[in-house]
Formats: sequence, C-alpha cells, structure tokens
Amino acid sequence: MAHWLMKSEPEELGYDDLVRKKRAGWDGVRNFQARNFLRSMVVGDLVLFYHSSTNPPGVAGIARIAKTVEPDPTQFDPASHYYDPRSDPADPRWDWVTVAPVRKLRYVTLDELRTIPEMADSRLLARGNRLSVIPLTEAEFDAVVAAADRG
DNA sequence: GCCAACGTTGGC
DNA sequence: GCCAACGTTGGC
Repeated sequence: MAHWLMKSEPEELGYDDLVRKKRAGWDGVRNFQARNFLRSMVVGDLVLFYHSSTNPPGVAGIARIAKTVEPDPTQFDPASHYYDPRSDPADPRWDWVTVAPVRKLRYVTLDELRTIPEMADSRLLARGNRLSVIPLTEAEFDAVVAAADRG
C-alpha cells in the first residue's frame, strides 16, 4: 500500500465536503507528473488531504483511494474550468481517481508540517514545489498523523 | 494581488 | 531539440 498527499483548494473541495459527499472524483489534475502518480494508485492507498491556496494551508484529514484511474470527464466539458480541447476522447490525456474520507484530523498547518523531522525531505516542503499529487513514505505519512493526534 | 518557481508550448 | 515566452501554482 502506498501513501500520498493530495492538494485541494477548500473552496473547490474541502475535507468536510468529501465527508459529506462520501466520495469524490479528483478532477482537474493537468500536470503529467501528477497524472502519472494518479495512474500508479491502487484501491486502499492512503492519502493526506491537504488544503492549498487558503490561509493557512495544511493537512485536514485522511482519505483513501476508493477507485483507480478513469478519464477525468471535466477535460471534455467545454463549460468546465478544466476543459482541455486538445484531449482526444479516444485517447484521453487526463485521469482522475475516486477518493473517500477515512478520518478528519486536527488541522496540521504548513508551518507545523515544517517542524516535523520526518517531513524534512518531503517534496511537499521542497523549494518551488507545485505538484498537487505527492508520494509520501510511510514514515512521513505516519509522522503527520501522529503529530495531528498528539496536538 | 504579488511574485517566484517551474512546466508547457511553439518558433526556429 | 533549444530556449524564450507564457501560463499556472501556491505561499505570502
């Protein structure tokens, strides 16, 4: 089983929205590296659900992969913010996975994440990082959850 | 709203 | 296949 961190803008989909909806297609990934990570996910992988572009950014809860990749339907929807006219329906460029909530965590802000020793080498904290889907080691994942539970 | 970082695009 | 221009991300 693998571990991940996935960024979502809470105005689009926050952790509480995921709890309410029970599952959600993770739409809008338009970066090849992030997409390739989506493609390697399997059912049961655990995810730290991260709120980005908000003040403060941070980890809001644990989710899990409920369904593996399928084409992201928003790429074919001209009304969608994520519409990609270059994507060929016969060979879709962009995929999504379906995620489900596991448990809400005490909110661990980005500032606090920076103080967790196990996270020091994570791509999340790397300079200039913009990836919205980031693989975590089990130690990184566990350390963040432990910090949330400790607080 | 700014801006640094960086991925993508397209001209050559 | 280089690289400048452009667009996007995301913290601040």
